[in-house]
Amino acid sequence: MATGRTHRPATRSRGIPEATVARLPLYLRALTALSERSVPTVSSEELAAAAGVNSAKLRKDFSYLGSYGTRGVGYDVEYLVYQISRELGLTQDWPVVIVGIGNLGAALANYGGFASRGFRVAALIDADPNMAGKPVAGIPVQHTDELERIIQDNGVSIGVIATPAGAAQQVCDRLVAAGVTSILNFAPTVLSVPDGVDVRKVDLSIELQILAFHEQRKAGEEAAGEAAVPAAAGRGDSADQGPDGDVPAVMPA
Amino acid sequence: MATGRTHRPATRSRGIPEATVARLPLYLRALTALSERSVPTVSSEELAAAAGVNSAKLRKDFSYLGSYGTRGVGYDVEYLVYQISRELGLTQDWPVVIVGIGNLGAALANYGGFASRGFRVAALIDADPNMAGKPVAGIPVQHTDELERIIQDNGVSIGVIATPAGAAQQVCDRLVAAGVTSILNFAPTVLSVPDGVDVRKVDLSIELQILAFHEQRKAGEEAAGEAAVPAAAGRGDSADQGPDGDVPAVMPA
DNA sequence: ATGTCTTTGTGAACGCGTGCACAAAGATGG
DNA sequence: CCATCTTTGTGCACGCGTTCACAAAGACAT
Repeated sequence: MATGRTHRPATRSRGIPEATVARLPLYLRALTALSERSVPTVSSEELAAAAGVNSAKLRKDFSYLGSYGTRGVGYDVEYLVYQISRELGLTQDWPVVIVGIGNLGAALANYGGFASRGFRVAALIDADPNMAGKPVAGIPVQHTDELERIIQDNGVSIGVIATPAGAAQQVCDRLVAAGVTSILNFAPTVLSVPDGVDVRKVDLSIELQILAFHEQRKAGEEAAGEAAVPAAAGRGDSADQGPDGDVPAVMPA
Repeated sequence: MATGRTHRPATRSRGIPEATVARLPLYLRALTALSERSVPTVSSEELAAAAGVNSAKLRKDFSYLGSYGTRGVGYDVEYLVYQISRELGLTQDWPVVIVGIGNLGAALANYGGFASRGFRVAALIDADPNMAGKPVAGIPVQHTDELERIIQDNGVSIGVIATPAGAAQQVCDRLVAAGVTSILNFAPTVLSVPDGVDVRKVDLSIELQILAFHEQRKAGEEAAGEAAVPAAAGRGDSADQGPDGDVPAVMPA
């Protein structure tokens, strides 16, 4: 029985909608690209196009952060990059540990997108003793026994789980016990965590299954179309990326 | 779903909400686990717990598929596995190509979750001539030049892009031109595709940034709490974990 | 058969997110 | 300074998704 803690503080001051938060990194990426091209200002229309969203949505998103635009002109690129970075907490350094250095874990360790934005891979951890000491992406893998010490020594609050499904919950428990409060889970399992811990999951298999569903629907529609409806071309409902689109492939668990 | 084709008697499946579709793979996984343990039936409450969702939501989700439960008893596991598999299109074989066999591409090729559910890696494609012929996950890598032929020969309709950001749009265009209508994009770019093509994206960097946001919020709240708020009873409002619902607002400017 | 007990299926209310449309704000030119 | 033009910021309406709460449906015991 779920305790009805419908206790909403409702301190309406600075509540940024979750959907908006999920889009901020998108805007930030587009803005960074503009910044590198030394573009001084950008309109909501242009930036929205670059980020693949609706301009009204973008303006509303920014309105939650404050009024950083100039009417008749647009937004100052550099200033906006700074504001969004700050809002997302990217002006500080986030040490991250990756647990489970298999194919995926190694790929994550090598992934450039981590270091590029305030995230620093503080340690790689694996349960296989044979992996210990081996360098992956220039960082020596450490054994699971060291997990708690590593977390505490480095003040790690974000953990990435890339272990097999069977080990994920156990690893998760240890991470949480050691002080981690945010987890990015690549293992195909539902993790259960105490209140106050944030979990996001990325599941490749699920993404493919969702695609398969739409693919099947398209095929069925097409077949039905050939029998009854003329030319399905440009059907408005074919679930492309834009419309409902920004379902970010990841669900809070 | 922009077009309001509210007029379609349709036995079913015409209007399965996107949010429901995204949860079906989750249910399927939980059901498969039960099936392996030879559990004959399961209640909405139990299954919901296993899948990490609310039981009312689960029942409503299933109601879109039809009435497959028995009141007073629950759902027949095997039957439900079949129905969901069919709905998701997993009873057929989906050939998939992976383009970009770097660290991530190789990890995807080795990922077991693909083959396990009706997905078959039909080919691995990379632009590097040195990779050509090299086996990855037991499959020889082929050169990008072969892309169109491979797609057509194998009747591939689902493509996975794991290239660097710079190459993604070009690869995407070629995939689409060759007949691919569903794309899973791991490159950190917004892909633009014609109507009728489905794109889902998985972006590791974005996920981390979202976690960082919440992490920062937690830290700020905690600090503010120590300074002003008189210790709430056991901490009523910290974070979430459950449905993406909780967004306790409170942000220091 | 009848009553009781369990669990489903769903009507209805609610809240969040989206998109429209427009007034306000500021730039720019005369 | 005034007029005009561009673009932001947002009030509002709408639709989707979630949750509650309960009647209907079936199992099971007597």
